Amino acid sequence: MIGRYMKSTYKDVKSDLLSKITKGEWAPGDLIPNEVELATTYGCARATVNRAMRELADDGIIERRRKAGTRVRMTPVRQARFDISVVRDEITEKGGDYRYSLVSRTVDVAPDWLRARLQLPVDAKALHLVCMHYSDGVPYEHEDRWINLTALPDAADADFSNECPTEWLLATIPFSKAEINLSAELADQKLCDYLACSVGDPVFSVERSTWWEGDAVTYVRLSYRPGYRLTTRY
Amino acid sequence: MIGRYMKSTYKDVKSDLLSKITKGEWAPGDLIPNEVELATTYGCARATVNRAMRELADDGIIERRRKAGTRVRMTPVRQARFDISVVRDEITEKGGDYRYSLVSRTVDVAPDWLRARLQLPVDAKALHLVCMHYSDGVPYEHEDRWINLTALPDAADADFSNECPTEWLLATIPFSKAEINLSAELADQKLCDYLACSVGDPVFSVERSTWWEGDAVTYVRLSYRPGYRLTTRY
DNA sequence: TAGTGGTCTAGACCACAGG
DNA sequence: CTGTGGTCTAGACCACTAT
Repeated sequence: MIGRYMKSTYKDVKSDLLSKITKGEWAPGDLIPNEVELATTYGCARATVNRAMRELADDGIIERRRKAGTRVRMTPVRQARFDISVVRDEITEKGGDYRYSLVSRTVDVAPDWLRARLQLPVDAKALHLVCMHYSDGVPYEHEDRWINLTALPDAADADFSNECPTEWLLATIPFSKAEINLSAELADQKLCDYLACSVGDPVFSVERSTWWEGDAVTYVRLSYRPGYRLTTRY
Repeated sequence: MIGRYMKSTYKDVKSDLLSKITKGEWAPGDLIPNEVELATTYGCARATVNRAMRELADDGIIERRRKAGTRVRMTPVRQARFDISVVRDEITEKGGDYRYSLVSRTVDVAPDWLRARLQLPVDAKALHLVCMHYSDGVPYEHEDRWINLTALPDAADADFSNECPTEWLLATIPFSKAEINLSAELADQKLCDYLACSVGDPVFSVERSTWWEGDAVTYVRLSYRPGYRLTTRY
């Protein structure tokens, strides 16, 4: 047991505080002793307690306010994290054999719904790509992507027949802002042909709009083979 | 511009490093100067640089290894965080009027699939609850929940006719481990009756298994009204 | 205004892993 | 063995905000 005057690391402090909370010693809404008190309790510097509590706050376990002190959150752990990985990695990590295929590539004036979605000017040109990703030869993910050629003219010259646009984009604009939407959709005939499923099958769908340096860069809709699940733990 | 010998906060350092990365000054795989160098560059203490870089590492932007130094990650492992909130909050935050209703409540021997899923002993008793959540009187979410009575005998005495089991559980075992699965499903006749939709509609489904102090506590399957979307940004 | 968390510092020692 | 990040300290000042 960790008691008074025992030197503690920030991890010790963090896990001890957490166990006091999980065990119900401090209930939701309760006020936790302040940093100076805890520092004496745990026999460490205030900065050490601060780091432990800051991380608990980041994790959504506690709420901190100057002067008011630190309280256990009323509604705990509100966030689940999902890794947004590249399809290739997702498949190979599961031990599958990854294959990519470009279905079509056209340059068009951005359709109205896309212009609205990405706030593009009238007549904005966009590169429209349709691709498939296979795991062990079995359809895994259908990718329907639009790239804003005004913001990313280089995309017009890129060869997407061997490289998947996601990976090209990551190499080109590695760190961007994005908005993600998860939903359940129905497979239409066209999608079924690609995913080798039946019309009316439920399809897990991910939509992602991406901005870079304030400009809308790309919109993608990923449709997964029936049975796909996104999993996480906390 | 932030230059040499200007006092910087960890946020200054973090955002300057990040912009060097997003602007391509440092490409994926590149080695970043070490903490001591950056501290002189930014005119701050090493601890300040350390915090900035630690946060960038937590965010999946850079990779740090002792002796080897810090590099920009090859594949930015972006993590999307989704708010797993209580339905009541989710609905009221959108300005809806929340209503809860208990559909059924039975105590049963845990069915085989549940025992397998939660690793329960044979003959484990479970409380089976079916509930509905409405927004402005319109079906919003269907909740099908099992609570392990061996781990949580108190649940047998709880009154779920007015309090939703999620909220009761949060108050009882606030901080627990969970496994979450997101998927797309088809609505069957029974679900349709509850959600007021049509058989064959795609339904966004969340399954969550929860553990507390090593024991499986509850399994829940949430089915959302057609059209539901889970959204996040990064 | 006073109490609390937020941050910075200058220095120290340690842990790990590359060469 | 040595360079790097990981962590801790004791003290300081600042920034909020409840009262």
